[in-house]
Amino acid sequence: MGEQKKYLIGEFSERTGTSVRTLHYYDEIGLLTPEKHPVSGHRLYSDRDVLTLQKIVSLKVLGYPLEQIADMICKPTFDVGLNESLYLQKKAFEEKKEQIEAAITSINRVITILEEEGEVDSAVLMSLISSIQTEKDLKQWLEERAPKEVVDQLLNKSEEEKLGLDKAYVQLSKEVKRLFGKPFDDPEVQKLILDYMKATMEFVGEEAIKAFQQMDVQDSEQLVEHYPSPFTPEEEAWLNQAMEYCMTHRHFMPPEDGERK
Amino acid sequence: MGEQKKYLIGEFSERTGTSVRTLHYYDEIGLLTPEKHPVSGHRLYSDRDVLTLQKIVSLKVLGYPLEQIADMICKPTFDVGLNESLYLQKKAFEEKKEQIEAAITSINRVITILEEEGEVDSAVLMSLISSIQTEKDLKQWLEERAPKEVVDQLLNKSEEEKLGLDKAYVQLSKEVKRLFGKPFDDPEVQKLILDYMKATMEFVGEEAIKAFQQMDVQDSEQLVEHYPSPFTPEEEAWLNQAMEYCMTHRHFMPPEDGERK
DNA sequence: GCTTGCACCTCCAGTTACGTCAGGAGGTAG
DNA sequence: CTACCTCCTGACGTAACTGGAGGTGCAAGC
Repeated sequence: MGEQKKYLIGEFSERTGTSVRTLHYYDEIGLLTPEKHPVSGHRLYSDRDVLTLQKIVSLKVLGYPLEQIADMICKPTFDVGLNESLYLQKKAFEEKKEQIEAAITSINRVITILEEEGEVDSAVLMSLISSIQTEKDLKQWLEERAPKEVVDQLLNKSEEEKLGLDKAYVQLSKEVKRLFGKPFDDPEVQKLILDYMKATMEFVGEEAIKAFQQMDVQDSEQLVEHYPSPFTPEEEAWLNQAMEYCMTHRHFMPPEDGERK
Repeated sequence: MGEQKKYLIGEFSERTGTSVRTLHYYDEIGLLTPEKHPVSGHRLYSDRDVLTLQKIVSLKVLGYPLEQIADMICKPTFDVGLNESLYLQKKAFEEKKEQIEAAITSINRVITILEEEGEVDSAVLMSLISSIQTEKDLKQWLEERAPKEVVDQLLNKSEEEKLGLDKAYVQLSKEVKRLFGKPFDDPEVQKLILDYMKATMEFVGEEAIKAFQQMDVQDSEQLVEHYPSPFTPEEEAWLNQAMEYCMTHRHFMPPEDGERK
């Protein structure tokens, strides 16, 4: 009557879906220590061990490390005192989830761009990814120092709009890299600069530009650091000079600060 | 003119937000190997290194391991050939996301239960978590061998319904553990059994019960393994005997298979 | 001239939760 | 008798770092 069914490790492993090695490990760290056959030394798992293992895997999915689990499985009940740590686990999971969602968004946009373009400069693609990743931070940063409607206009774009911007961004960067080093009065360079500024205008919008011009220097320096540039310092210098040239020779609407970092 | 600004590791670390230790590590594994000052041995990072590091972190968020990243950063452009691996990364991320979502659901339900009950037997809580975790598997399993409307009725419950079921489940399990060992003709035990069966009926629904009775034995054995029981084998045996007693003495609607495993 | 502090260096070890051998024991089937 | 199966222990490998010990070079303060 008192004979309870015992399982060898292989059987137990199959019943519970936990690998033999994992069971060895749990025994080793004292998390689940089954009886041992006195002569053969084989581990003998009981039905109680099934329950304990269930506890272990359940607590594992809640995000607890094995060391903490070892403390928890002793107690026969759980009480509200646990909620404090549960909230922490939840917060950690939610952060991870956001990261994963950002990663999926990045991947989707990169896939689309690559399909449309075929081949893209790696630095351009990487700066695109960075901007997607930091979009949330950027939004928060902006909300602290710009009017809400400006932020909304800047960041709440539809999917197609975003795709269009991605494409425009890639195209323009490609042009910059193609024309890099040419003289500023080259008509192609002139066109590039005009396109570049037009795209920036369209993207940013008028109110936003005004808002940025009212920011202090420190803030706008921080702003450009949010957008990692896909250009080498040389390309960047060339681009700035070309813009300056263009503006002085065309009397193109001058932003009060010619420098782009 | 050719003098490019170089950064010491501390400065570089602050500019890029990557820890000094990580930069050491990337140097060690040959991922980002800056110039070194010939006498002091200090690492000297250039502006190009900024771009490289940007690539590294961007590829890292896409889920690539550092070893692969090392191969990728050599190439100046990326092309559609990358999409194949990007789809894989995406799928992996989506799986992780689902796991995390299941974990968050579990945590939420556990928090609610603990708040309402104050204290809950750990085995009961753990089996609840297991059932939440395996809900997706269970659904798939059921869809392969039961009519769709049965599955829907069983699993597509509203949030409140789920909460109510959780509570009922906890309450009944508590009762089982409290009354365990008492004689079967005890009025409390009788009431427990009736409640237990009524709750099961309500939860499962009539059609579902009929559907289950038509299943073959193998399948229904697999089914109970999907729901890990929160009871010890002794409690389980007692409960089964109590149910049998109750049915024979009350002529309560008898399921063709008295055993609950 | 000596000490203190700082930023940097290298080398070694530890982390999590296992996976993957290697070598050996005991029992059974052909 | 050998092959095979399941079990054992023990040791090393993994990814992407983090941490600490112990040492160097340099500038400032006493």
